[in-house]
Amino acid sequence: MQHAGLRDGLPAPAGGENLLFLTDEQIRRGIEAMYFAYRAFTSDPDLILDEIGYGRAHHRALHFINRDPGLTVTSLLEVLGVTKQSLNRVLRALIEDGLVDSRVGRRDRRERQLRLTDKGAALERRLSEAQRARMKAAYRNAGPQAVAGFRQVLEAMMDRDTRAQFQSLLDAPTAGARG
Amino acid sequence: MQHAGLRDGLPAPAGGENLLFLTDEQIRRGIEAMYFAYRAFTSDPDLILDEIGYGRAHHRALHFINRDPGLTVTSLLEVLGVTKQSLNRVLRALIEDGLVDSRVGRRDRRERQLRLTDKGAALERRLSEAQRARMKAAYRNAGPQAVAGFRQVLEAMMDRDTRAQFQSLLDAPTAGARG
DNA sequence: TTGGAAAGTCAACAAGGCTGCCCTATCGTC
DNA sequence: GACGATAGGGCAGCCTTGTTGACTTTCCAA
Repeated sequence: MQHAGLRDGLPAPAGGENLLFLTDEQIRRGIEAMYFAYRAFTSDPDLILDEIGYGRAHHRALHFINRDPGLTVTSLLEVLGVTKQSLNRVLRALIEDGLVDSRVGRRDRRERQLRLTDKGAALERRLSEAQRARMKAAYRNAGPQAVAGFRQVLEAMMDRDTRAQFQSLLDAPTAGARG
Repeated sequence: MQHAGLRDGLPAPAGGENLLFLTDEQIRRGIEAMYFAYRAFTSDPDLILDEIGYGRAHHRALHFINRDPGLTVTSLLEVLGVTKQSLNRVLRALIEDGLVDSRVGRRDRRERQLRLTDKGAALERRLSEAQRARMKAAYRNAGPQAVAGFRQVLEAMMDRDTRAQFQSLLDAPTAGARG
């Protein structure tokens, strides 16, 4: 359907701008694409997690701890946007199972600095490789220009605060205030 | 960080192709962007759903029933990719609350054809408007070319079957086998 | 020394996935 | 007309992962 958006009978607006990509129909497709793609996006790691009795929440914790070793529980809470109680359950399992190392902060001994153990890093790698394989295939298939657009739209969709956080992580992946 | 991907010290591959967009670092950012954007994407309708004691599952059912009035329970199950029992709980609530109308199929009386009532359509509109507002803003912000790339990558990320289903819906939104 | 932040714990609850099993109504076919 | 397959509904019980609320312990800093 090359002429999507014409169903409402509106001609292209004056001024030379082609705003057909903003029609309800196009937006609806974007919404559905987002839903279907996200489902696929999580499905590969989910299979692995199922095997070992973990869930997505464990994966997320492993991911962000891996990306930023030594981050505190509070920082992790902020990134994940969940409650302390909810994270705690997951974190406790990971620590008890020897995947995450929680050590008392040097600067502030109330804080816990989180790191992956070798075992945790191995699982994280396994999970993220499954996820990356799909993402990489999609990237390769779509090409660099499409990928740029993909990232642009996703960033524009985030909440202001999240986007700021996300973008700040681009330039300094490991440079938090955590020594 | 314009030079992302150079951290592994690899030069651009020979052959003139610039594959820097396929580095682990770029892929990782795509993964995180997907996570953060999806969270934002669901947050607006979630607020409304919370008010009235519904969840995302109700929203999804309303969305797909609205898009394809008269679809059967089995079709909806296939689109959503959940079990009958899981959907049933949600569907029962929607029918009891007078948002969805379930009538016996004419062609096959075993089937139930699902439609939104006026009340259901009103809620669906309210929910999808909240979601569309964000998506539309992101689209406008990123521009048509970025949106094309966005859709391209999302589609490439889907499972084969889902993508086929998704694409078939483009040309014939209401043309199922359901007379 | 004292207030408050950080971290952790326990309890209870809800949404929404899942499996397993059973039931009815209906359809198509032998 | 009987029988198997299909569509759908319902019940029980499980899990993960989110939530509130209340409480304690630890520890830094004023």
